[in-house]
Amino acid sequence: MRDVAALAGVSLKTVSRVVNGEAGVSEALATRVNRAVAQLDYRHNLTASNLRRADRRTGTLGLLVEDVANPFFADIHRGVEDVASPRGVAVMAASLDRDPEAEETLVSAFASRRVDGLILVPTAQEQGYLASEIRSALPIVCVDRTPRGVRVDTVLTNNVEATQQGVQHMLAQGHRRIAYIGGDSRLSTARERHSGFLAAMAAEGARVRPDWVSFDSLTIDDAHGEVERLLALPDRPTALFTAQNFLTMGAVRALREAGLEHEIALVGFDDFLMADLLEPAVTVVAQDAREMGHVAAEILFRRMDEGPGPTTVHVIPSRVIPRGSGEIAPR
Amino acid sequence: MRDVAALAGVSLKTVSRVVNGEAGVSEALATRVNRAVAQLDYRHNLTASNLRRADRRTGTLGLLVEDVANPFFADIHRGVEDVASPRGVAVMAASLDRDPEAEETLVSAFASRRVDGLILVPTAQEQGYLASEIRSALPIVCVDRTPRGVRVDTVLTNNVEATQQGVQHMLAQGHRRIAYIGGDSRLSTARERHSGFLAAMAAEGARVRPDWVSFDSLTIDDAHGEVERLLALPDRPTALFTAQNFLTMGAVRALREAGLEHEIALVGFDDFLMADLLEPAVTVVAQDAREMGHVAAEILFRRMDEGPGPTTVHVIPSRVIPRGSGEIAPR
DNA sequence: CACCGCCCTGACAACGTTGTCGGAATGTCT
DNA sequence: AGACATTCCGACAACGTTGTCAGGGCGGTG
Repeated sequence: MRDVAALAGVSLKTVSRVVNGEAGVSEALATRVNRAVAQLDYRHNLTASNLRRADRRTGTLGLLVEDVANPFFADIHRGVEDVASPRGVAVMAASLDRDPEAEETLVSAFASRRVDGLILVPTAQEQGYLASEIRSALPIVCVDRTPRGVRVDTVLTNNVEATQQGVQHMLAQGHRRIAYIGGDSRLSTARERHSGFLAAMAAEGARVRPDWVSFDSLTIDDAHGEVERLLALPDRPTALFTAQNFLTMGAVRALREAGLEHEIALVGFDDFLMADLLEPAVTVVAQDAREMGHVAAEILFRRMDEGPGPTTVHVIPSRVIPRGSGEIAPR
Repeated sequence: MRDVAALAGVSLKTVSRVVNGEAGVSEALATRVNRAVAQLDYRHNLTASNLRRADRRTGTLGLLVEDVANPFFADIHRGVEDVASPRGVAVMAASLDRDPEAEETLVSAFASRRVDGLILVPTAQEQGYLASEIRSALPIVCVDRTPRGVRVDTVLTNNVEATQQGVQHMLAQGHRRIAYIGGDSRLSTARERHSGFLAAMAAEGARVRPDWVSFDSLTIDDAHGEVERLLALPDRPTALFTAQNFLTMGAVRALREAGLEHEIALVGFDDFLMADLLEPAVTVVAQDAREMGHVAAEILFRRMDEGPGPTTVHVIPSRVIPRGSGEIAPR
């Protein structure tokens, strides 16, 4: 910048004014400065600018999800970007991989980089560590999972109700022998979906068989193994509910291998690409992940602009998409 | 930091030393400083630190892809993160959506934020604008597509050869009437895959029918429409090659709707989730996107550590995965 | 006891930028 | 011609941190 000023024969401050598009610089000087900028490959240093600036905004926000490569979280990411990008805000994204320590470490890393705000999919048991960030006025929004031990704005699906609808969908076909395959039981989503399952079963007076309810399947293979186990039981279920996208995929594979995909009903939580082209097509309870990202980012920007206030919980609607697998009647 | 120094009764510099874990601070002082840090919710400001520091590293890198929600690019993203994260480097990701102006704007935005390096999936016709970044010694690696008008390290699939193998796979079953559905023809990948198609056909003396070769299908729906058109021809192909993940999905849908999924062979470029569970399962030429991200990031870090040098092109192997749809024989 | 060397610590300037304020030049009005 | 407003520009300090260097205290040595 010093070089630019020298070449254009003006002061540092004038270069600053031109670079920032401030008013009050004559046409002639502005073009002279711009020419010097181009000639010297000068690039405005946003980090230094931010240091001195009054509003102290870095134009950057942090996004912490379980895995940026998981389609559900990738959609959330894209939703956040859709809102951030037009405002000139860059998104730093990171994957936590269910590691509670990574969560704290990365929040800290982003805070040190002075992100303007943070969007977090909680994975640790407890988010009390966020208290110090909140005290230092860092706006934070949680998505998908309810944080514990701290009050922040949150964007959620109504997991209880959504699961209830999905299970009810099979109950309505006459199924009573329904198995449930759940994800990481330490997560609020897994617990809520399990409650939804129990509520739906109770509402119809259907018996919940403990050996047909499992937790902590994390991968396609876990769910595949779990469904294999269920299908090998002498007395097996007539329907399955899988509580997460990868689990549904594992169940599809296991049913297919057993040749039972047209015998046993299946409803899964989360939509996924190709679900409609499988045979049978897979009935799902779909969340709108991208919309969740949109809303989370909008809430975050509002907080950044308007400062603290009472925290809100925003519920994004979900819906059952009947495609075939969920409409198989019990024998 | 001033407050911390005051509370601990030391100088600024000593706080700096403790925060950075520098040697040469007595045990007693260090604990006193750390206590003050905790008490005041002090958070080290990496942006200011970076400004003053000698190496001038922000511990941040920029990643520009077509769409962070596209599974192929999401995998690249994850691959980059796998390498960056253990080094304490954060990844800023952004989607270009095939917009050439966005490419230049976002490169500029990241450069202003002083990222330590840039990983780019080129989407503009021409990357000459990178010259000024290269002059200012910003390490850049391109992935997936060959940049034009500039020399930078690049990580690629051998698209010609990979496509050739995929098409050859169908030629080997006796197919001669093969249609080709290509993506955005302005991209190097699309052009190379087309060449691979032509080369494979030529090698077997198969005739290439111009009306069976199309370009610029961008979405699932585009490819779906294109395949519908092909199937409606009085004289239709016996096999299809689709040059990109979404195009394959569109073709699967169209074939299914026409009831021809077991009549017409299909091989697609890019693997995708559930490809193995479709009926028939889809034969693909698979790229290892995550590995591409790994390699790109490793090359970038090497450049950052070792400075400029002759640029390299790294080719990531791909392979044909036969699953059924590609092994359908011509009638 | 004088001297040397080592270990800690702090004062100061600087990184690249912008907020503040004051001053020069020009134009307008009486 | 003088008073005043307006426009444009630059000097200076400051943002939060670290590199440099010098100095104080302390133990060991001749």
